[in-house]
Amino acid sequence: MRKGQIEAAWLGRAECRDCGIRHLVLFADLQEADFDLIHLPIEELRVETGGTLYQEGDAGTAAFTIRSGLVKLVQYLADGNQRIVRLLRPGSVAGLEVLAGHPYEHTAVVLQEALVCRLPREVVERLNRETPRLHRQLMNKWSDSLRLADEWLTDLNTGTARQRVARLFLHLLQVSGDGRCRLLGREDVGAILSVTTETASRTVADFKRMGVVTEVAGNSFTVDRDRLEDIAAGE
Amino acid sequence: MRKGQIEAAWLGRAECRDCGIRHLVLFADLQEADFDLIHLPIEELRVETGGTLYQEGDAGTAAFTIRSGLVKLVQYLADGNQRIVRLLRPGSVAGLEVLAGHPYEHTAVVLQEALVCRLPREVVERLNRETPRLHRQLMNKWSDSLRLADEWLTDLNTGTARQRVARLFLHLLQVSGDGRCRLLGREDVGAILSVTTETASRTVADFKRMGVVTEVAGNSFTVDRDRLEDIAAGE
DNA sequence: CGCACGCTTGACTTCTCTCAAACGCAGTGG
DNA sequence: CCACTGCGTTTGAGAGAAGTCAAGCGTGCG
Repeated sequence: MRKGQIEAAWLGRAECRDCGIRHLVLFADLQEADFDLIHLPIEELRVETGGTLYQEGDAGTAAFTIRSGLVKLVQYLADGNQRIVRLLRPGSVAGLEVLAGHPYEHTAVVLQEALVCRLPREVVERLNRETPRLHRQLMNKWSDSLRLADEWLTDLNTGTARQRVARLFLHLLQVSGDGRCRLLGREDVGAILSVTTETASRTVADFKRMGVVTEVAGNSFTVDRDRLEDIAAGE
Repeated sequence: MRKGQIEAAWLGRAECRDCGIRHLVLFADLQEADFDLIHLPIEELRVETGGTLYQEGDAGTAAFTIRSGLVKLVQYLADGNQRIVRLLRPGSVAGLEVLAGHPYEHTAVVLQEALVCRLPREVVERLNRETPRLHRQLMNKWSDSLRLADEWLTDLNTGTARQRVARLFLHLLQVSGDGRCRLLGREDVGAILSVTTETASRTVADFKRMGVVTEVAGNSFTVDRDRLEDIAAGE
């Protein structure tokens, strides 16, 4: 019952004009008058860990801006396994493909409780049609996604399992700059790195024993960045 | 001397109005009047196998439409190895990132002699600013690239080397529908699938011995699609 | 003719997967 | 309060896959 259910709490209608993180979201460049073009409500939602924003294959009616938390985009393989294709952090947009008229290409699952804004497709389309100021930002979001996808491939899918796990830690570190980072369930780690859950677990356990990472709380780590970088590069 | 050199022949100024494959390129929806907005020449080039369109890190001045042939986008890893991130076929656009104001994120190398159109950044930017008919197509190209990137990850980077090679054959088959396909150098195959050159070679050689694929000419194959699909799914 | 380069093959090592079991923690119910 | 249970993590042992290093082929080109 917990899996696949949408566990979203409606927080109210978003006031984009006053958005605290507007500088890094899709609407960054909009000007006062542009907001009058928004004729459908943009809702703000809180989604718990384990909740989903949308399912692969659904006809898309909205994209989502991630305001906080962490969201995984997964695709399911023929053999039933999942593959995590990208992690979305605050500022990213999930479901861009609906703006190109396609159904959702992934299932978006929340890994760390998230605040998101639901952007109805029509709103974005209208803005895109009527104000050029959205173009650049929209292009930036596409470009960001693509760069992330390529990075994912070159960083997290090459080298030994050891190197990949080390690089994943370094990636997660970027999120919360302060030398601490929250890791994911071992199954997710495996689905990101194309290794089995066991290999993921063994490797993380090894890092803990070596003192390269230290678990300060459940799945929360402080890391030895230098040593991780050595391992990431191949010792 | 052969590597890294741009081996391009200038074929003349492209006449986009009369383009034979316009229905599948960026300018698909443009109307008569829109072409007057093109104030810089769009050149058509022929690039030989081994030639490059651009190098990773270069400040981008143009994107390229692939009219024929096959182009690989590669990124070089810290250890000097290359990683092939995408293959571009006719209709794809290389170097979209320059339209978002970024330097090239890959090196674009021609694998099979290609005809390309060079689209100066300013031309695309002006069109994008002044005619909404480009928006949709531009978004489609971004969307295509991203879908391709995700597919790459899930199809060609999961499962055993055997499965990956089989899936690569099936991918290449889509290109030239008629049951025949041209394979790539073994090193490239390896760089696509994240396996070593030797493993790529062994596996292809195996397929040949099993009769799953038949080499009809240098690196040109006819394939047994059904059996390949079985292998791709894991026997 | 011989050299270079890419493909193939072999033998050996190392890594990762597989299958299985044990562990630890949190929530449930007696 | 404590035993029970479910779930994710950890660990082990053995099989199998891929990497490594090295050598041999074959073809095209100078």
